[in-house]
Amino acid sequence: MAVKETAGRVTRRRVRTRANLLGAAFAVFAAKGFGRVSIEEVCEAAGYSRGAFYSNFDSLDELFFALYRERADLIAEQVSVALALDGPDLDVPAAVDRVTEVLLLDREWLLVKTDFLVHAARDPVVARALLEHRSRLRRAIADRLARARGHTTLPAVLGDTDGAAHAVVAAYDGVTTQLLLDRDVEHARAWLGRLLTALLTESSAVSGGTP
Amino acid sequence: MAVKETAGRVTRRRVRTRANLLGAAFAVFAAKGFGRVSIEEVCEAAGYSRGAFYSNFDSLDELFFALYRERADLIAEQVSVALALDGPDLDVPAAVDRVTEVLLLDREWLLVKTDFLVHAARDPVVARALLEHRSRLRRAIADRLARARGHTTLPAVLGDTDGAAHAVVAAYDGVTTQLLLDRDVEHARAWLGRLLTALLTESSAVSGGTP
DNA sequence: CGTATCCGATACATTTCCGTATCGAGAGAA
DNA sequence: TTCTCTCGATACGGAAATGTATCGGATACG
Repeated sequence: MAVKETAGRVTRRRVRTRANLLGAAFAVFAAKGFGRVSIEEVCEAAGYSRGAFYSNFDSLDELFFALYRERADLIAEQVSVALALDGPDLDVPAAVDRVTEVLLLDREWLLVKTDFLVHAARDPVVARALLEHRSRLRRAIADRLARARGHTTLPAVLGDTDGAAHAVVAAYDGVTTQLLLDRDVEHARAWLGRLLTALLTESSAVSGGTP
Repeated sequence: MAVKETAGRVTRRRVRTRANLLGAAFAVFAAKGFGRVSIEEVCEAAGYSRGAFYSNFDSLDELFFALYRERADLIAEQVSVALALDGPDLDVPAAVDRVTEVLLLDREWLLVKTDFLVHAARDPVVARALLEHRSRLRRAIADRLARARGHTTLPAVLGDTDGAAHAVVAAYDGVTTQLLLDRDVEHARAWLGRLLTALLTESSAVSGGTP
């Protein structure tokens, strides 16, 4: 059992080891993809032996899951902060910029996240976890949009703010896919901005030309 | 060398074997994910021994690549047909329905495609191939949109028809991601329709309520 | 129908990875 | 500091997958 039920000594060293393993695993997963990584590789990257691994986790899947959870929570937190930043008025481009900074800038995270998606798509239990995470993000976005209502009007096609949030996430996912392939972050940011503008504003408040 | 340069005898049996291997591999990849599949599994599923595999392919990667190429071409073809179907007028909902039928209905294909994306995201050569495929689809869409110009006006934010096609693909990718997780095809189709409506029509030609 | 060639099955050697059992060193409590 | 318990390194057995080499039967072609 990796997750000790017994509240025995909490050993500071153990915490560090576990964190190191998770950190190294993140890098290795990002570099080679979850499916192509062995336990030994993770251990080597972290500077531990397999004994350490099995003392902390039951399987690579478990580690992967823990890793995702950790980072996802971090991201969700950062997104919430980025959304809450400006006042009651919603400065769409600015907010998009801030959120983008968190969501699109870390290519390693995008890679791991997509690996996790592939994993979740085949395992309903994992899928549930990922859906909940996405739902949390959507909620944060919907709240922000609701708070800005009256200042901006949303297109009716999308329904309520919740629907709009759904659309925002979809746009984000779409842009992410392209970004994973062409590795052009600036392009991705520009496109995300444009898509969100098209989706969230009633009609045309055109700004940029074709880049 | 799996791809024989020598134009020696073409052997009918070989063609069948190769096709069987590819077919079985598709099912196995869809079920377990590329990263979790061994050569032996593919052979067993196809009813061949490993000798047959190595006689036809050099590695699992090569088979995967060939498999993707084959199916992607098929899909691209079907999409083109679906887009070209109605007359010079573009019936957006109908076209979306037809294309959706091809693109969202086959869950196995979505799974394999996403596996391939994960693969491509880490290998520039593979990425190039995928980008070209996507570019072909975009072109088909852009052409269709251009052909319908004058009947429908596009929002200026997206730029030309090429930009609009880009947006369509992004919406499709976004909806796909969600679909992989919740497995709700109807929901996905509805959302794709709504997103495309929001993206492609100047403002509001509202149709449905909140489902 | 005969035959040269091709194809895929079988057997084998090798590598890689896994999971466990054991034990010494190191951390924490008194 | 000393003692106790935990943690992680090492060693071992075994399973699984890989790649190659060889061989008998199938296949195309005259």
